[in-house]
Amino acid sequence: MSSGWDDRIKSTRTRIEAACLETFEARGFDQVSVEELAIIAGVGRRTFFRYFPAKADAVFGELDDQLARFRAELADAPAGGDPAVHVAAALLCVNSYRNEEFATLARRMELIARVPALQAHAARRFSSFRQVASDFARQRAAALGTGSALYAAAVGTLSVAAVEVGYDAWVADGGASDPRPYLRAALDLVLGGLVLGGPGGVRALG
Amino acid sequence: MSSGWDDRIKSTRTRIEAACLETFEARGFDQVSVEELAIIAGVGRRTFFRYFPAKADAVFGELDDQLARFRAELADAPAGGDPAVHVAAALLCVNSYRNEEFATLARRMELIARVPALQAHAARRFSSFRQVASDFARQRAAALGTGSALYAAAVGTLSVAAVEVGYDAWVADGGASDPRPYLRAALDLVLGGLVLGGPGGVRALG
DNA sequence: GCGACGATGGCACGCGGTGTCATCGTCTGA
DNA sequence: TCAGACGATGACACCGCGTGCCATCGTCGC
Repeated sequence: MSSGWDDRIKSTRTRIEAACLETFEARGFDQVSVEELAIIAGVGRRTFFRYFPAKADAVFGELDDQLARFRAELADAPAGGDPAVHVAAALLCVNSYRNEEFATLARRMELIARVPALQAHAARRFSSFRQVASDFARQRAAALGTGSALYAAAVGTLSVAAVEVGYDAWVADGGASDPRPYLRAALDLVLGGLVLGGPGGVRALG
Repeated sequence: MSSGWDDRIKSTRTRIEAACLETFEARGFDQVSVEELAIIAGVGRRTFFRYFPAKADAVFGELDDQLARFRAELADAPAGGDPAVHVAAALLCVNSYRNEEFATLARRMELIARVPALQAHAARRFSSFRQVASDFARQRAAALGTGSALYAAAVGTLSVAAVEVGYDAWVADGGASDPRPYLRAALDLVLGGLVLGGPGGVRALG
């Protein structure tokens, strides 16, 4: 511990994250082993897994904080109004970042969008959001005397999916600006319906 | 090869699938190793991976056939009309099963819905459907002079997500009847919008 | 009867993820 | 100042998934 102490001002976790982001971009997620990542980050292999339960988790940020904020945001939503709209608003709120964070966020999201293994992992990581949103929608819809199990599940799954769509579009556009307009556009699409030219009718099929 | 020959009237692939379904339901996906599954199915471990590239793939049926049918269905879609509606119709068509298949399909879908590892795998397996649907939507929307990259991506991602929602609801209801009404309900939701009481307005947010 | 060929399975390897234990620096109380 | 507690670390061993390689065997055509 003689030299290298000042390097550790950046905590171990941050160092691992940075090493992963860098190396994944340069050589591809599947082409780098955890052993190598650990060496690059100056850490033992075992320590890597202490900070991130899976290799893929090093790319996803602090989702636990986000989930807590999401719950809180939904709990604070006014009693009236459409459940799906509340969920969309909460998702937008949770996905607020400072300008300095845009660049890193874009790198994360681009990796997630491009690497199949990370997309698969995203399904796991985002499932809690789906669950929370679905529970919220079920309760609120029941209070309004409407809704069904399918409706509640749809609100959770489709809203979260819309966020992913929004981020993909944001990344494809360079990911330099605030991503929220993209998320909002995707959420508006899921709230208002995919049918072109505005709400053409729920009976669009057949 | 003395005895056991008649058992092999069911092809190796089918035998492995059956063994997996059975054992996963009984003991849980993560609790059974491929080695054990191979023994149960009466094949070598190596043979298992020759038939299914991953342990999780034994639960998903013949998706390649479905994907081909999906492409064909979209190609045959009439020139006019809403792209998302065409996609929804094609998805419904591709998910047509005979009555005798309902039971097995329900068992598969229940496993997929309940096991996180299988949900994650579903994201990989269904990504080709997303891609095909998005490409279709992009081209058709461009031909209509409308649409955007985000719109096309949304059509693919959200439509496929709606199918998953529909299957979840179907499974939750027992999975005894035709699943298509559930898929149709979920697809109608994504086509017409999540906002309760019908299309209330695309500007629902804020 | 003899190669060709496809299906099979054994073997070894790399890698992801986990449990266990030893080590080391720091912090605290005597 | 020293002893012990505690958290962070890392070394090691282990299991399971997935893959490449090669030997084997049954079948088919010649």
